[in-house]
Formats: sequence, C-alpha cells, structure tokens
Amino acid sequence: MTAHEQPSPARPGTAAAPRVTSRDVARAAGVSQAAVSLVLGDKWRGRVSPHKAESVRAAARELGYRPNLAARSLRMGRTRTALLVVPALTTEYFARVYTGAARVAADHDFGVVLYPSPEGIGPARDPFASARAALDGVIASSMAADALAAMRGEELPLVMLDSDPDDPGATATVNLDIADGVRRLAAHLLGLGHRRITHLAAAVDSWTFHVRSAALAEALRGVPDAEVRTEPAALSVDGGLHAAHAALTGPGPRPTALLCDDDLVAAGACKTARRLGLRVPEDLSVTGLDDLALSRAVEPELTTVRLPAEEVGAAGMHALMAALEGRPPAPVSLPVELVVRGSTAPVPPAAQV
Amino acid sequence: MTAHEQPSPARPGTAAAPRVTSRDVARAAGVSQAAVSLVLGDKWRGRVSPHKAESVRAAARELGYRPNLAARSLRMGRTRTALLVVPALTTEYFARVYTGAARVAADHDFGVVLYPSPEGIGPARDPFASARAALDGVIASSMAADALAAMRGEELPLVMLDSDPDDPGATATVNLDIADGVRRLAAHLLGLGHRRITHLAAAVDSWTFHVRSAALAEALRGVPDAEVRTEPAALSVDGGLHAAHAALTGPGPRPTALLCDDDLVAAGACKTARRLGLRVPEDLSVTGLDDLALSRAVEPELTTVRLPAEEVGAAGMHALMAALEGRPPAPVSLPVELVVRGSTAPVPPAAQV
DNA sequence: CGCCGCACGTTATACGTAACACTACTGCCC
DNA sequence: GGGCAGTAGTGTTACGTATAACGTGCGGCG
Repeated sequence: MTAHEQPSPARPGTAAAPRVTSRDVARAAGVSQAAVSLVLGDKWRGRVSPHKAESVRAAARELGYRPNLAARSLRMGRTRTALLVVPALTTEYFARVYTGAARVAADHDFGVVLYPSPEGIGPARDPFASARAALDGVIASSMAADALAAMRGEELPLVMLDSDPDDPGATATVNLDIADGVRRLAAHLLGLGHRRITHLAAAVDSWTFHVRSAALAEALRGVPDAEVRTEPAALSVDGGLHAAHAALTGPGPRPTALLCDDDLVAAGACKTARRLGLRVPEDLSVTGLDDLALSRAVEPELTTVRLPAEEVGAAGMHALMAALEGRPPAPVSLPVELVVRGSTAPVPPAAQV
Repeated sequence: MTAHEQPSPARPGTAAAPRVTSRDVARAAGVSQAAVSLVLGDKWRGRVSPHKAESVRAAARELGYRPNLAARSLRMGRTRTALLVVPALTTEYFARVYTGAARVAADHDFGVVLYPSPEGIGPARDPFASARAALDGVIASSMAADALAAMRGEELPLVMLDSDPDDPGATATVNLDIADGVRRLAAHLLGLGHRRITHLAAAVDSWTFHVRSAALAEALRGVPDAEVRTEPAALSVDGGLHAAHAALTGPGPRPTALLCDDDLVAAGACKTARRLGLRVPEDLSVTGLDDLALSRAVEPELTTVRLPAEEVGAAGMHALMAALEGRPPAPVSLPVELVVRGSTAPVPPAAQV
C-alpha cells in the first residue's frame, strides 16, 4: 500500500499545461533555439562549446523539457512509428508478437501502433487513419487478409509475417519453419506407431496453414500404410471440440492420432475424446501447435511445437529497420521446437489392425 | 488462395513517395488551401458553395489525399491519441481490455498506443517518450504500478482501471465489482457445504487483489465454523501449482475448497490436486476468476467469475473522452457474473468433520 | 600580409495544417 | 442611399522542430 504524500488539491483535468518548448530551454540557457536542438540531438560536436552544451542540458532537465513529437515528425518527414497489423489481439500468440516487436522498436527509438483487423474492432476502417501518426512502415500478419488489401497500394515498406516468402508485394518476410515443426510432429507420431492420423486443420485461408497441410502430406508420402484425413476446425476450443467429434465419430476406422493446427483446437479435441470415453493419450494421441500457456494447463499437458512468437515480432521489426535504413532485408525463417509432453503415446495394441 | 493480379515490378522500398498535401488538392480543385481545410473538416456550411465543396472532395478522392496527422497534431495541440498502460500484454485479460478501448477510441476518431510496463519490454523507459505522439490522456491499470509513478506528475487526464475509487490522483476510475464476484463465489462454496477454504491470493500489491481478500473475509464473517487461510501465489499456472501444493500438504486439516484469484492459478491448482491423488471436484473444489478461454479448456471446466474485460477498456475510454470534453466523468463499477461449471461440488461426506 | 579553415554560434526557413482576419459582392430594409 | 447581415471566398499566420545558410573571430601557413 503506497502512501499518498502529495496533497493534490484538484484532480488533474483538461487544463492544458503550457508546454515547455525548445525556445524556453534556449532562453533559460542563454543560447539560441538552434543550439538547443543541436545539443539535445547530439549533433553539437565542434558546433557548441562543451560548457554551453552542458548548461543547455541542465536547463532542459530543470524545465522538464520534452520535445514535441508532432513537430519533430512534421519537420523530419519521419514519424518513427510502425504499424503492426494482427488479425485479433485476444490471442496469446499475437500479444507475444507485439511484445517482441515493441522491444526492438524501443531500441531504435520507434513506437508501435496496433491495428487489429476488423473482426476485432468493428467495421473495416482505414488502417492508416487508425494510426494517429503517419507511418514509416508496416508489419502485417498474413492472417489479417482483409486489412492487408489496403496496404498493398501504399508506398510503405511492408514486412509480412507467417507469409509466403515469394510474395512480391512484401519488402521482407519473416517466417517460422512451421513445415519443419509439422514434419517433426508427424515423425513423432509415426515413431509411436500411429498410421491413421486426422489433421484438424484451421479453417483459415492463410499461407501458414496451407504450409501445415503440405508438410504433413509430404511427411507421410513415404509411408505406405499411412492414412491421413482432414477435418476443418475453427481456431478455438469449441472449434476443436466440434471438429474432433466429427473426426472420431465419422465413418471408417477411427484415427489413433489427431494433429491439430493450434493448441486451442487440441484442447477442445481432448475434451471431446474424454466425452466419448477415450483416454488421452492411451486411446488417442493429440498434438497441438503454438505452446500457449494453456498447453501446460490442461491434463494431460499437450505435446506441441513451440513457436517463438516474440522472436517473430522482433525479427519483423529488425527487417523493417533494415529496410528503412536502406539495407536489403533478407527473408528470415525461424526454427521451431518440438515439445513432447503427455498427450501422445504409442498406438494402443488393439488399434494395430 | 488469392491471385496475384498486379504485376508489381519492384518491391516497395524506402522510396519516399511525395505525399499529396492539401495544397495539391486545392490546386486541383481550383480553390485555396484554406477552402480545402474547411471542406474536409466539414466546417464549410455557409462558407463554401456546395458546388465547389463537391469538387474539393472529388479532387481529394482523385489524388488519394490523406491529411498529415503530424501537422494536424502540431497545429491543433491535440493528438487524438490515448496511452493505455498495462502490466503485461501477454495476458488475455489485457488484450481484451485493449480491444474494448480501441473500439471506443475509434468511434471518437482516437488512436490508442500501448505501454506495456517494464517487465514486458525491458528497462523502465519514459512512457511518454515511448508514445510517439504527445498524448491527450492516459488510461492505466493499477497493476502497472511502476510505470504509474511517472504519470502522477503529468497534467494529463488519468483514468485508472481496477483501482481504488478514492485515489485522488485519478481523473476517473473504472472498476469491476470484484467484491461482489468474490462474495458470490464464497456464497456458492458455502452453499455446497464448504467451510475450510484456502484463498490462493495473487502475490501482487494492487488494489484489485486487496479487494478480493477483503470481500472473502467479509463473506465468511457471519459463518462461525468457517476456517479460511491464505496462500500467496504467483499469477501463472506454475504459481497455482506451487501454492496449491503448499495449501494441500501443509499442517492442519486439508481445505475442501481453493478459491483462486485467477484462472491460471486455478488451472495450476487442479493439476496439483490431481497429482496428489485428489479428484476435482469430488474431493476438492476449485474456483477461478477471469473466465479466460483456458477456463473452458481444462477438465473439469472451471467455476469462475466472468470479468467483462472489453467493457472495462470501453468504459475507461468513455471516461477519458468525457474528461477531454469537459464533462465530469463518473466513477464506473461494472457488474460481474458468476459462472458455475464443473470444478465445484458439494463437500465430500468424509470431510464433514 | 592575406586568406583559408576551424571552432562556435545565430538567423532564417520549411514541414502541412487549421483558423483568424479580412475582402468583395449581393440583397434588402429603413 | 446608406448600412447591415449573410454568403463566398482568400491571404496569412502560428504550431515546435531540425537544419541549411550564414557570420565571426582567431591561429596558422604560404
């Protein structure tokens, strides 16, 4: 419990405090406004004497000077602001992407503004109007397809996340090696003896999900007795719940493993399995993808693939900074990590037909 | 799969497009720049003829004119930007608060910039520098205590979330009626016969958590045989895991119910219970708080209190708008909802000593 | 001696917008 | 006919910053 030391007679209101400008600092330090700008911009070497420079800094500190960023942006033509376009922020994955991006941005003295695409925030608005300042660049997840269309025509650097590296509209791309993750999940399941695998595939038209299907197909190509099916699933616990029900009660032999495009889906699938009287992992193996906090909260803990979300955001921002500085950004592909936990087990003997 | 209709010969790069200004529009429409400003600012009634107004709008559309927000902010002294200070964004709760705030802000043509306090983004920076533009107001969660200190001195409207309504430093406060939620959880548990209840209390020094403890104490005051203990817990699955272990293996009779300050903690507690051979809810009842997606993913689903996070963000932004328009904002307290699911059950007969 | 850098500054300008102050014309009533 | 209100505009300025352009002494060098 903190003490309230200040009496604070009136609550802070709308009263616009007369902002202290660089001219005020100049007056206080006895120099010109230009000198203040030079000193505080650290461009004073050989232009202002060390003594005066110090007194400028002292005056600025004294008065609590804070440069007006609107004026600076106007003058410079640069806003030091990037837009991050995400499909919806209520997911842990994108919250982590934001965190990584914001960290790197702060190192470059940049800010990050979010544009959660329409489903999160209402009818489609102009993403550039929603950002309050003009923007220096855009980082966008491929999953925010609708908002993306508006970006295409702009003359801004556009870094695409989780997106086709050959996309000609992107200045740079940052990808997770999802294909490798899925291959390793598939190998893990095959190694446990699973052959009848149903893919609970995200019902989202985005590159990163297409890759998952392709990688799974590729991984099972050389296995003659493998029998893979696909069931579309909405990206939520309920989505997994329904998709798993369809997969487990449909015609034909029951799959012994469910490979889910997302941890949420996997959690839902586990619930359905239990309701149908199937034990996970003894009767049915389930794998997730993302390694959300949730994957360790459910019982059993999910075998999944850890996606380094913060690194995705960080790499995206690095790529954007490179583009802004004229360095050609290289496409990035980040490694993922297979995390084996309790939701997968050898195929039950009874199912080995 | 979308077709790539545009040939797009060169990738968009750093090439700064010569932005089209209001003067360009004026030239194209054959009027003065001032007229353009009037028309596009919708202040032209009786000052510009309807005919010319229309041709200005046409020219703006034609040229793809987008006003320079930096210039506008500089001129107006207002940035139409609010800062949202949150303790960490990787949590679903604050992602939802942001979404609600951003929705309301958009209605007022405002933007929202996030300041995740230091633990999320590195060493403590100046929150106002991190926001790229000057700010018109601040909305802050009481949980971001460290960042908050910096706000106190500023002359900006400050809306506090989940915070003491009597805080003299706040322009307005928005609260959830957490006390009511906890009272209802307590009543629910008492109704099921529970008397030995351990409170897994968040180890965070914030008003919203103090309220929980106080409300629980109050609810049990009139119950003579009630026996409540408290165990501090970090706000995570692991935190709940450890705290529950301490609570269930400590000296004295084992509690029959755990009241947890957060769904994550509750999920962890359930795991510990299961590891100790206790069934939830038959042998032990567990309640959460938040109603995260996670609370429906675990087995059994958590009895919890639904916190309307988006409404908190929305109400916070409404209060800020009111303050900026000179209307005195009233303190807000939002109702919460008890959600009874599978993690609570009548106290087992054996435990009824 | 004259003139070139060099260190140390200042003056002036432009960024794009909003809005104040002003002009000019047209009815129209007293 | 003079003033007055209303309509339809334009010219100009200021917001606060960064920087190009412009002095001004002064020591040194040809």
